[in-house]
Amino acid sequence: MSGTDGDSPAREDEPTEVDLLLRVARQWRHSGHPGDATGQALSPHQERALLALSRLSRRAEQPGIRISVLAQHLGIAPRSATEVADALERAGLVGRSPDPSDRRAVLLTPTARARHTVERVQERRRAAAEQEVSTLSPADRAELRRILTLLLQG
Amino acid sequence: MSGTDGDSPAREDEPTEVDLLLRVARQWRHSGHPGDATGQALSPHQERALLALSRLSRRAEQPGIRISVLAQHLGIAPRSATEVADALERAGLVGRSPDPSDRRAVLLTPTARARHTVERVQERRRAAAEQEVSTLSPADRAELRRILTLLLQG
DNA sequence: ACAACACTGTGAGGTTACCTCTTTATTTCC
DNA sequence: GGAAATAAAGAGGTAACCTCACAGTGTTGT
Repeated sequence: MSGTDGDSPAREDEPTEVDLLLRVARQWRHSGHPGDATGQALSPHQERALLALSRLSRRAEQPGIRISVLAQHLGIAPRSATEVADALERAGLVGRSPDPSDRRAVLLTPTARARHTVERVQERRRAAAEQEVSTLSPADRAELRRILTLLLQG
Repeated sequence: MSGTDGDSPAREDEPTEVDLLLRVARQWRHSGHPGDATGQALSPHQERALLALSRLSRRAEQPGIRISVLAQHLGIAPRSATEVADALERAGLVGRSPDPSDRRAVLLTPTARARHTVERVQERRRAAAEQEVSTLSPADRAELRRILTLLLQG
């Protein structure tokens, strides 16, 4: 009854790559987020933002990161970056300070406490990610990483 | 301003596969959804549901699909499937009928009009998907598809 | 036969992660 | 010194989920 042959390019019933990827994304969305009982529970989104922030501020020699830059690096609208910055500030993980060179702008800087959180989060996420892709062979993992990177650039 | 890569020391700062995939997912989320001026604009989510529904009802010899089955196939909670079924019913694309063999259950059946919409949507999505992955070589596409499928099963 | 329990869909209400449009403060350009 | 651009935030909205509670059914044990 099946007779499904994956060779033909004109298949009509197969989900597209976009579909597949979106499904995996939903499956992974809450990955590495068991709800830390001892501390504050950052949402995945906030964690991602915090990681990006600390990565950026480590790389740049500037003391802080602008909201707009954060937005750009997260691939979201500036207004949405304001929101996640709010949350992180509320959690005491980033500080806002006016940019001395442009007083319209706000510079976000991870607090000392953030550095600790970052490491913990990073480890947890890395472990979770490890588990998600654990079914893949190392070669497949590398392939996946390579292709995804390619897609992000295109 | 930021050096893309290669200049940093060999520290394991790279984003995980999960991060990469989630970013691509966000990038693709609104793919193939230009807002049809002539007809009703189904959300990507609704489109996916409709496609799943029509695929399921074509495959099964049963006359309709249960809400719970739809939910399972979309990877969402039953309650959420109710919602998307509401939307599709409101759009006149599916009908609800009581399951004769179990009067608690509801069977969803694509309407005649749906079949047309499905084809149109399928084509549009496929074209959009095609464009998203157009930077990939055919081999890479196949790889991506294979790996994603693997991940969905694991 | 019928109570006890399990299951199906849905009402109610909440959350997350976004968005646009507008406003305010500032910089920049002429 | 204004006009236009820009950065962040206020206001308000949406999509796509979720849980919890509940009514109507089915299933089972005694």
